[in-house]
Amino acid sequence: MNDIKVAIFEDNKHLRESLYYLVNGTPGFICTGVYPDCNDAVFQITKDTPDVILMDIEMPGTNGIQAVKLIKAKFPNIQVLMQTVFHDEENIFNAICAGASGYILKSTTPAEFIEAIRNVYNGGSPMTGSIARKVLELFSKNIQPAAPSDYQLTAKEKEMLGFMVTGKSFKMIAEVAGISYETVRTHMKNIYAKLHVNSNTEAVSKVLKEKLLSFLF
Amino acid sequence: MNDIKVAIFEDNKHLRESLYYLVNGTPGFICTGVYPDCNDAVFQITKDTPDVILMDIEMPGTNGIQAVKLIKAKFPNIQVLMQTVFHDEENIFNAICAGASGYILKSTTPAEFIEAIRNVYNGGSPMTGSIARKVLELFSKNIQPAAPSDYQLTAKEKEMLGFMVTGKSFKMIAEVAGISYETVRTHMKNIYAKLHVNSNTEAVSKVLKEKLLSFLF
DNA sequence: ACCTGCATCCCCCGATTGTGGTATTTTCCA
DNA sequence: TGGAAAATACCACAATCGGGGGATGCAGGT
Repeated sequence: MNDIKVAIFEDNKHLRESLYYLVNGTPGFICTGVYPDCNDAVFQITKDTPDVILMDIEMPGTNGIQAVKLIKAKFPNIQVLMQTVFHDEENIFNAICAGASGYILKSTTPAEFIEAIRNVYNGGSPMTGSIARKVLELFSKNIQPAAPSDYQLTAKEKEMLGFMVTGKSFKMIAEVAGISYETVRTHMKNIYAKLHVNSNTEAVSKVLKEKLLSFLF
Repeated sequence: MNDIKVAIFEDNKHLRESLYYLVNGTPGFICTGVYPDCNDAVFQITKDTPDVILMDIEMPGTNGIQAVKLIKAKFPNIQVLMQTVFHDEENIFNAICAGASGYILKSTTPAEFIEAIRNVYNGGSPMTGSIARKVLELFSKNIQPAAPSDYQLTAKEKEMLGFMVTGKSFKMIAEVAGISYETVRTHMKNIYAKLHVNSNTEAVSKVLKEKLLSFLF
């Protein structure tokens, strides 16, 4: 079996060199190149012909995500492992769309790091549980767009929610609905129980994501 | 911090007992119940009130996937970790659609096992790289062009909004984002100004209606 | 007549949010 | 290298929300 060839794109000098020594110091792996930016990524990859690319998501010049797009367009068989900081959801999403295969945190231990490279080389998509959760949530929404979920909301409760998603406070709802503030609160309490939520934002979010109020669309 | 309460559904007697002793023998974990089938799962869960459920996918009687559907419908906050012997794609996808949060193999080591329970309890979705890859592939097929309108929100502000639409309080956001409560409040103030809103529900509503956060869709 | 679900209203109290400030450090770009 | 933008953090005070009660009236069905 040949060594797994790895190219590294990472702007932080210290981390870049650490990774270089880690990869080259591990039997079965060889680092074909380390680069502080990906302005010439395609050229360098043509030269290096790596199997796996380690790509920092945030870099000066061409950013990691743009680079992944270019790379995957030209070398669809190269596996790209993104390195990211915690909870950068938007970037993770964009990286997925760009064609990256794995996502690891910069805080990953050396052993896990090597294992992630091996995993992505073998066709897996290593990622942390927290990132996987985000992906699953997106996934299940796209798969079942029209959830037949019904929460047994009464007409009045739906009316309350309708006002809620316009950003009205309980007090404002009471005025426009012509009922007392306390009644609005009672309705909201019942709604929260039925929707299994415990805040106004969560309720609004659920209503919009699951399209619980047909009249809103 | 309280112990993580775990319920186990597993038809294999030997494995079931091994898991029981593993969970109960680990500090910070307590097994509230072990069951050889899930014919009365909802009743048992009502009684046990576990935080995490370990569910074998293949079982006599009600199978694991049907059980997950019932459980998640009634207890959406309980995290379900599926177990199986094989990388059975079909079952994995069905389980995910049913609402399971993580997916592990029975060949998992005890240490990884405990770690997976902890991970799923903390809101992650532990899974192997190969499973993650399948999910990503399906996901990348359903991508849509991102929305154009933008309010000059910074990355951090988008991150805050992302947490906001999940219903998190400022305090919770501060924890998961690793910044102080007051900083979260400062970000929110800036967000409100940029979006021209003046409440959390209005902000969430605007984000969802105008699809301001691409990673949410 | 009784029960159940729904809508209505009220109280209390602690937690959270909205709004107005100020201020330091980090990052990035001209 | 200086300045702008962003991220960080804190204070104070009023307003609102969340969760826990309890209570009344009204309609519909048994």
